[in-house]
Amino acid sequence: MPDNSSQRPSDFIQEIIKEDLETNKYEGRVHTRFPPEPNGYLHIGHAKSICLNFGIAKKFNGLCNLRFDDTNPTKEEVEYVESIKKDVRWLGFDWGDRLFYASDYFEQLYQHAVQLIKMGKAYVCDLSADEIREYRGTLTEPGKESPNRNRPVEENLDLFERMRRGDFPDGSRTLRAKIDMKSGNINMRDPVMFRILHAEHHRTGDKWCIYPMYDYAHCISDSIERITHSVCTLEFEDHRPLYDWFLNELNVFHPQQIEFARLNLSHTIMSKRKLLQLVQEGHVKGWDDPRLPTISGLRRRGYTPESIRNFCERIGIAKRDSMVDMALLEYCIREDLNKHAPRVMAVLRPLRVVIDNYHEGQVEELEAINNPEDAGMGTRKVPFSRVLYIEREDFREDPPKQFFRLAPGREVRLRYAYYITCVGVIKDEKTGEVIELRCTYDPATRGGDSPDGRKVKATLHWVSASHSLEAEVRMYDHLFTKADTEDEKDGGDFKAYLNQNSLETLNSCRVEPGLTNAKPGTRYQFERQGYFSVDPDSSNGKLVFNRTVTLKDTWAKIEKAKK
RNA sequence: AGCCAGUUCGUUCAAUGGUAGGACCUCAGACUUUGAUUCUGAUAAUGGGGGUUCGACUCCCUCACUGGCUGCCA
Repeated sequence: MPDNSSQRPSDFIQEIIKEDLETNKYEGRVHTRFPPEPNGYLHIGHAKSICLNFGIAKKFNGLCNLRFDDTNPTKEEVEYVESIKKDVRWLGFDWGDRLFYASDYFEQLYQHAVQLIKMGKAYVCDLSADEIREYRGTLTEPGKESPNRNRPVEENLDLFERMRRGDFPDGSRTLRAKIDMKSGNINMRDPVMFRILHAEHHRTGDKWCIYPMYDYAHCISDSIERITHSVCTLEFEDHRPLYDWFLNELNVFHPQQIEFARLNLSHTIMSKRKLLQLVQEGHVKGWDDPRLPTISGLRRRGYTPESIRNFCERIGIAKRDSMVDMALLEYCIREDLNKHAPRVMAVLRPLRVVIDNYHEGQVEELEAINNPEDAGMGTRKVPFSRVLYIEREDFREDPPKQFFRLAPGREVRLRYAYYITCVGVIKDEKTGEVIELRCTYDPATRGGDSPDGRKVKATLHWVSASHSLEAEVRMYDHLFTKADTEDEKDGGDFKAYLNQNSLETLNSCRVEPGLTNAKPGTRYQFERQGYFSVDPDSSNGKLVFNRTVTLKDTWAKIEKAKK
């Protein structure tokens, strides 16, 4: 686990824990848990919770469990269990031997329910789902009591046992807690504890046909694991009285539930339901599509665990709803990659350049620095020859005032190579498109410095045409055009804000030859372009890169401002 | 309409009765063989109204606004 806990800023949850430690509320123990439901892939919002829970445990010398909240067999799958374990591990956290499942506790949950029935605090209800809804009342009107509410204990016991045995069809009965149908908090209006579901569970198979509800299962699972601080998101605030009710009635170990605001990120979605929809309807290529804020998507995109942890630390923990700007996440990955990613030259949209006064057939190996931020990363050789490629956007036949890259008659530097001057522009006769540049080089500027001290305003990246490798590069942009995708006020659903240009695939990119054996997952900075990582779609002959994030681009900003 | 929570720079997190601060964003400048990085600087906030107090972002009242809650989902 990363040890950056010492300078970690404090938040209201840590304040509560510090106080509990001082008053010895839990014998000095701190024990948290991360309790995902295995019904989807983890996303950056989960990362916030993971960093919080594991981070707290680390900071206070406690423990953090990984517990799958698998009480709904109709939605949960092993595929999700495996992906979640992988993602938590990848993020850098370790649950040791404490991998649990709510389904481990089904028998205890059943026995505690029997106990509540015996106490007269729970009853079997024969109302249908529709009737329960009707009896529940509304936000402003109190509910009505179920006709079965005062069923004798013996009858409840018998019925509940038969529910377990499978005597009744799905939905025909439920076990309910007997609390208060008039409560202003609807969660307290005799909530369902168990429902009948003849469904195959990914772990218990067909052993059970009744399954506990979240509110009932979660507090008891926490109690069984002797969790001290049960941290969850704000929408469970209304459920806390119920969490406390079950534990109080059962008189068992009582963790305290603390709620914090979930993460919202601009230009994306965090809802599992919507994520699933994008995947299933093919708006993205899968759960690990690099445009998605899923952990697997971010991983494929090229994000590092370190950068995500850092991000989670910077956004902080609070109780008010907020929307973090995607720019902060991007800042975090640039910060990390700037220090660690080797630099390399890649031309995304090639423009052919012929150096007229460079000997045909001659090749020089020029030395390039792998990372100016880290001399320890050394240098490499890149081949230079008569025919090169430069970036199309680095040349303008008619340059605007602030454009100081290559133009007819102008001299610029090719990084680590020579000064070159544009002496000719060759166009396609039919389309007028510039297809080749003729340049001359100054042999005295080898390496990129001119002995006479004359300056050039621009340094361009380049590759040697014959030595460079062809590559596919996938350029990603925000998945949504609107920062707040939840804002559906103007009638549209969130998909109306989908960015039609969130993926642009470039097929004839040229990268320097040193990349020939680059392994999937390797991250590079393409100089002057951004950070890119090798996609698993790469095969022997064909490299595929994902653009993780662009470099900050002042020139792009200037151009945009002019429009 | 009922219950619960919340409201501080554009964004986000602090300030726990005593000088409203950090980060991101934005802007300007310096440096630069990446229009990158780095460095320097700037802009910029306590929802409204009462009250308590020598003193209120902080405590109280009230209004407004925002979010959550009427699954046999979690």
